[in-house]
Amino acid sequence: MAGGRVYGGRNSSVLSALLQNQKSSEPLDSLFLSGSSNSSSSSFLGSRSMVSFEDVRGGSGLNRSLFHQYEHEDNGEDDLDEYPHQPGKKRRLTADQVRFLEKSFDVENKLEPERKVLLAKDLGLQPRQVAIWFQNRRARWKTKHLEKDYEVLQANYNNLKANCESLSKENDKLKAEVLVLSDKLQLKEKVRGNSELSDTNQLSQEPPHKPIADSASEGEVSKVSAVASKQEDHSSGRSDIFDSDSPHYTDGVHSSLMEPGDSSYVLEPEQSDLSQDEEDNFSKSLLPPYIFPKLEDVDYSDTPANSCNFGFPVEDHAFWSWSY
DNA sequence: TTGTGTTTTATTGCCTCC
DNA sequence: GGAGGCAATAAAACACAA
Repeated sequence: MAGGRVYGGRNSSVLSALLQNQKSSEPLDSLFLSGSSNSSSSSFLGSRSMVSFEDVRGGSGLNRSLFHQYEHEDNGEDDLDEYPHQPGKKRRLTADQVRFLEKSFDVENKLEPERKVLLAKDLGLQPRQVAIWFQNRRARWKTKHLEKDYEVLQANYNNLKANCESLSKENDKLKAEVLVLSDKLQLKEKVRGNSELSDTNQLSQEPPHKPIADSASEGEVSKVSAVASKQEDHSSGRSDIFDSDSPHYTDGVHSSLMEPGDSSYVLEPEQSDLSQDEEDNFSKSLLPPYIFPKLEDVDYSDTPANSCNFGFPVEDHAFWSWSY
């Protein structure tokens, strides 16, 4: 062993006793019998989880020496010296040895020293080989486990993404509805403004509040829609075209009474105590773009297709790293 | 047969625990 | 300080297509 480690130095007296009690005709039974080991470890799961080498061999009647790469007799000599390591030569374990080790691993993936020695003795391997096999097996198990975890996470992610996309579509639909409704509202305001203007020309002392039409005709809606689409040609959501048509256009100075953060901002304009000009300004600033930003106003440059990537680059799904 | 990719066995160095 | 675990890695063994 080039590593300079000393293996098997612990519990040597216990191991000797175990080795002396371990007859070759009793393959590994003592490994799995509850209470058969003086180890207090709870990892020995009792007879129900026992695995015997005979079981693994399937009662095929194969000669036991078949499983001993380094055939040796239980003659009391130093076991470690009986497994000469041949540097530069690696030997694969036989299928039966691997099968048995697998079963043992299923029972308990950690290897107590006693178990290691007994396994090694019964399989005709060096304890060190058994330890290495368990170590590598644990590494493989961990890798597999990580892959499974990753698959689960990816499935969850895809699920969430799909949900988010459908919600995003629904959101777009609702935004379009809001746009149509706001068009209607603006049309109402315009109709009311025109009637007020003519009334003012006729009766200058007329009170400002007038009843407005309950609904706009289809033609009016389409007309307003055309205006609205005109509005969208402007980078600003506030249309000077629309305002300049209004008789109460106030040189582009908009009311600052209502702030976007004000929750009452879009509520109940008809019950407002504002003056007519204030009301007009209110109407002009109704549903400003920062409440319902247009899709083209939203910067998705780093969020392809939609905003459902949860802040992560799409190609960066493998960023998750897990430690166990 | 040979080149190449994958799997398995083994080593090394570092870390933690007792 | 010794024993053992783990990550990283080397290298032999194996699988397989060309």
